[in-house]
Amino acid sequence: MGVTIKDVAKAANVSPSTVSRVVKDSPRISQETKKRVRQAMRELGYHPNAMAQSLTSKNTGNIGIMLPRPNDEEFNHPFFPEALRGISAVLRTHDRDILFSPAGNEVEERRALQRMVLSGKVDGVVLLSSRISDELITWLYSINFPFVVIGNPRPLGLERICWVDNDNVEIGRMITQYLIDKGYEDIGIITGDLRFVVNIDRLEGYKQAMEAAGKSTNRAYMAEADVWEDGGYNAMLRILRNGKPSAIVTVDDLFAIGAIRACRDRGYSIPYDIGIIGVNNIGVDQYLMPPLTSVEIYAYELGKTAAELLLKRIEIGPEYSDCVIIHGRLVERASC
Amino acid sequence: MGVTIKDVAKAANVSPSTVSRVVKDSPRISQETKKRVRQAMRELGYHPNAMAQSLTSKNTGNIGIMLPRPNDEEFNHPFFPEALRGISAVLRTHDRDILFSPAGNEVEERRALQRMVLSGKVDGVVLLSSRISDELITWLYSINFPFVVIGNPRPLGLERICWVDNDNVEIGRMITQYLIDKGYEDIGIITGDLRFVVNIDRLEGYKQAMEAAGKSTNRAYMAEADVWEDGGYNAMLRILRNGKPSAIVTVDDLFAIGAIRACRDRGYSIPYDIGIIGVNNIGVDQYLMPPLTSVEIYAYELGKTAAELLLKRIEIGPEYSDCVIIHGRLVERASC
DNA sequence: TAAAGTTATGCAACCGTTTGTCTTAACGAG
DNA sequence: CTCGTTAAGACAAACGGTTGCATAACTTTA
Repeated sequence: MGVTIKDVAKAANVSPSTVSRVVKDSPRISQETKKRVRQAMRELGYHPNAMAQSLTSKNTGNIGIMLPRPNDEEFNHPFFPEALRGISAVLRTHDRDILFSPAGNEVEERRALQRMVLSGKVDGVVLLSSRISDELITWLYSINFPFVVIGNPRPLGLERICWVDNDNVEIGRMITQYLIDKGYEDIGIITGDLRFVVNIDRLEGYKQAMEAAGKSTNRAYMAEADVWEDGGYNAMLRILRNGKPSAIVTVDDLFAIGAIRACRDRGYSIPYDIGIIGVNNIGVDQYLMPPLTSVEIYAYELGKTAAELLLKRIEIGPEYSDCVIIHGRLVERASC
Repeated sequence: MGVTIKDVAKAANVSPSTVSRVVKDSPRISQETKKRVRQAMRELGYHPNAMAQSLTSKNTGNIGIMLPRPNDEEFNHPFFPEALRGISAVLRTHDRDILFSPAGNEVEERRALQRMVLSGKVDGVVLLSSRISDELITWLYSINFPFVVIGNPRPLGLERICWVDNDNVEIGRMITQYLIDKGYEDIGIITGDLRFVVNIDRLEGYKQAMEAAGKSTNRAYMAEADVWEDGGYNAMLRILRNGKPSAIVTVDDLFAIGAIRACRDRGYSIPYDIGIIGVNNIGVDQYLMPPLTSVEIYAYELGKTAAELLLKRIEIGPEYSDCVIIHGRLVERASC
């Protein structure tokens, strides 16, 4: 398929190295020559071979993205595309592409990341959502490879990691407090998989708010949900078998949506019998009945910031690291 | 960062070519030697450099994905991740990665695709959703590059294109007919951007069904919506300014969700005053009030099939082409 | 027992760029 | 007029693999 740098060189009557330097607009080449070479490039339809470039220059222009969960689950959550959108927005202005290695489970995922990194297909990696004591993080850290985490890498004792996250403890506290302020008495919670820091944190915030209000948390009203709507539905059902809380904090709108349906199936009306609050402020929230009160977490910003940190880390080197916290904003609607 | 093929060769006391052949498990190498070389690879932690491999072997292991719209819009539609999931599922079993070039508008998009392809970063491309007379398609076709379209490349007179799509005319007909059978009289339609074949087709199906039922289509009850919920909301409002249809076909659930809210804001109740039907059967449909009647379009299958076609096209060559139609299935719920 | 195959491996050229170093011509200064 | 600079390019050695061909050691076969 190809017109190469040599063809251009021949056509412009210069050496390949000159063409290469023209491509990178090196000051060592005179304006005249540049003009001539560019002309030749245009006429021949020359496009540098990215692989050859990467081979010598040692960078690929690719950023890897990992979704540390069985991908299938994450894909279907609106958070993912929204964060990706933020990442894209930044990468776009830096002419970088996104590389994404499909994996079906944790071990494939680990292998995929290793292949990506060790075979030199990417210059850096963004990890979406961190597990507790995430081994991917420790590995990348140990080989000193540029990466950034969307999510909090706690409790890893690793300084100098780049990450960006919401203050999820604060968010948990905020929504619980909101319910308390509204006068709800028995407040339960539906969390997600507690191996993920985000869920741990939001649960922690819930506990803190409850404690601060002098309320005891009731294990009967706490449930860990499986993925998304159905998970929320089932979790709510389990709670309702134990009694009737007056309100439920859910760590995710998708859980909330399922929970609302469970309540309704059991004959409870929202928000009158049971109040429900979610987190993430996904697109459909305002179209639900009742519209779901939630927390805007700025997934787009999260992605955007992550990309920015990563680019900086790549450019500056291992001595650079930074983390940023993005605060959530309560979006009041009618579900509690 | 690296241990190279030469290091392994030295350690195993063979030539680099032998190591290369061991990596590809060539039958020309004896079992003993293979064992020895593999041992050395393991001890040194060898990983072949993907860029160098691509440079000589002429293939990258990457499949490019293009979202032919301003990305931001497409990203936020549940169709995208679902199709991507199908694509991933196939690619995963073939050790291929997904490359994805962020673009903000049509010209960036075109440039991004060209760069991907001409610089040799991908072995093939999947185009999500086709425009009418899509120039990306004609270009890829003209340079004989492997690609597959999710969507119908009509009316391009190009034989030998690989594509996969729903039968969107049939879907349009089906949902309209369903409304007619339910006894609805004045049926309107909300379509999306009519530069996209999918919208053209669904509209066409609507018209066919109306005509077959001896109903005349009423332009006052037809509107072209901007993106998603808000688009559907505004389109519905426009229609309601012209009168009150008894039911509305929408070409997308997200439009339907917006339309429902618009009806409600104007004091109409669904499905009693106005019936609404959507297409895509997105996750939240069943959680809406009322649950939305829709059409399952099997986005996952669409993605999966597309990936399979593309892989075949890459393997077999330009003489291969195929297309597959995936039929939708009506999912009855309570919105009409 | 010599010619003809096999089998297992090495050699070296090549893939398309990049980049440090060398060359050459022109120029200004002393 | 000579010499040191500088500017603009050419040369060639990488980068890390792949692969067609040559080779050497062993079989077979007649």
